[in-house]
Amino acid sequence: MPTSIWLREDPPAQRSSPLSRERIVVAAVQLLDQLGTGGLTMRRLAQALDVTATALYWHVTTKEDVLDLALDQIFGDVPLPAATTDWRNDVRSLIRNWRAAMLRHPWAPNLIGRPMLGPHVLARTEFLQSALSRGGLAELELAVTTRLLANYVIGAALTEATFRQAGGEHAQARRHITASPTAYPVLNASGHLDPGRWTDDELFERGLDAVLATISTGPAPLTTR
Amino acid sequence: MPTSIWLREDPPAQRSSPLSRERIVVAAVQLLDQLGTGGLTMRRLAQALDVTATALYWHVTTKEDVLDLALDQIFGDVPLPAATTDWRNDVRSLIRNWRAAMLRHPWAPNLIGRPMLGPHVLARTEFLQSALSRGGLAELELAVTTRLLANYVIGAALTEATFRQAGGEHAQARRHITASPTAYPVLNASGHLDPGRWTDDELFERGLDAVLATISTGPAPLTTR
DNA sequence: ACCTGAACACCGTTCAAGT
DNA sequence: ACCTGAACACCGTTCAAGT
Repeated sequence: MPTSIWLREDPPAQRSSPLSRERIVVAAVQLLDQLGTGGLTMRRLAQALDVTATALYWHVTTKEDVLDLALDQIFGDVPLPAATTDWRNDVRSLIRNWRAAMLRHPWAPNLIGRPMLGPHVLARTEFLQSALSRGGLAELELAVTTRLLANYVIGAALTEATFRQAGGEHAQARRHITASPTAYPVLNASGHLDPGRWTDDELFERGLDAVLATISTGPAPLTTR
Repeated sequence: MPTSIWLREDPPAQRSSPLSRERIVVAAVQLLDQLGTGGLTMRRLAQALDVTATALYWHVTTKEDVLDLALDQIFGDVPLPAATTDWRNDVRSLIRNWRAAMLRHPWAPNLIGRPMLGPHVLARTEFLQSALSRGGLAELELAVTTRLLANYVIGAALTEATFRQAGGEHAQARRHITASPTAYPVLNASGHLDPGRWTDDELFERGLDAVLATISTGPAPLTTR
């Protein structure tokens, strides 16, 4: 009995489109969203693209390369706000949606051990410095404020994403605190790590307010120490 | 010829001391310092302790466990500053040596995808909130300022450690900027990423000044938005 | 109680070979 | 130019077995 009849020649596998750097990055982000940092594997990435793992290395030099690209990518997905005449508000919008972009991909802050120097990130920095210089900042003041704001968002996104991923560890630490009132008097009084007390959004916005209030308009220098 | 004579029974291998959680953590930090995040392997860690890789699992449940312990450990190595009557200066000292602790172990910021809730970190937070409350902060204000400062150090340490590790990528991004004066007019004018312009220490200290200046002493609320 | 040895199911990456 | 297959040198972790 010739079995060849039953061997349906499946339509030539329809390798949907040719492999490309861009398709790889998109698939990588998708995989990271689903499985987290530990879930991204060259083999799994290849599988998602219907290709051998080794094929990826034609388009990409290394796995680190993929991670760099994925990290920059998520900032490309969130458009820059439109610049207005209110520079202070421009700064606020940018910083807000910067944080939002990272929290939408909770693996992103974890990856920020890698230099954030991709074009999308640079475009954001350009926007930020442009708004700040419209606010009258220049030279050292400009550099300091840029770093302050950038470090604040990065730190905030990292902290918040971490807390969201960590399951019971949060609550466990809280119990550790309440169990040792002598070691942590102030933390107990202030309700540190008490989840119901304040929201992340609230704390972030108020902190941003404080930083923005810092910025002296006009020629006055930063407070000297 | 009896060879047994020549088989010097080497002194019983002197497994220097019994294996323990603590010894594991110390060895882990050492390995991380030498080889970076990617260099820490359960097998290598075991080898450094003169033990089989599988032996580690008696004292530790998982590799993640080791990483958590190592991260908290480095904050135990840097003592808390002595509290003085100048609360503002106490805050400054704490934040400064917090950053220093992380920069001394450049792999640390990379690991801060893990929740920083170890006892050493909590002790630092207690110190911080204590100083701030002596400065008159409470409730929301206290929570906001705590987060603001913590996120700032974390972001700063992460950014700086990253830049130090990244070899040519820094310079490469700088060239990308200078090559596109139309896309990055402000970044070019401000000399962004120009290494010689300002030092990390300088930028960090001035940013800290700005944040500290934010803190209203007395009953006055934070600037409302 | 503490450690070893062998084994399992993975990794990232290289390289010759195919088309 | 682009992709496959086989192979190399690793991983983290489990589990029975030794002492």
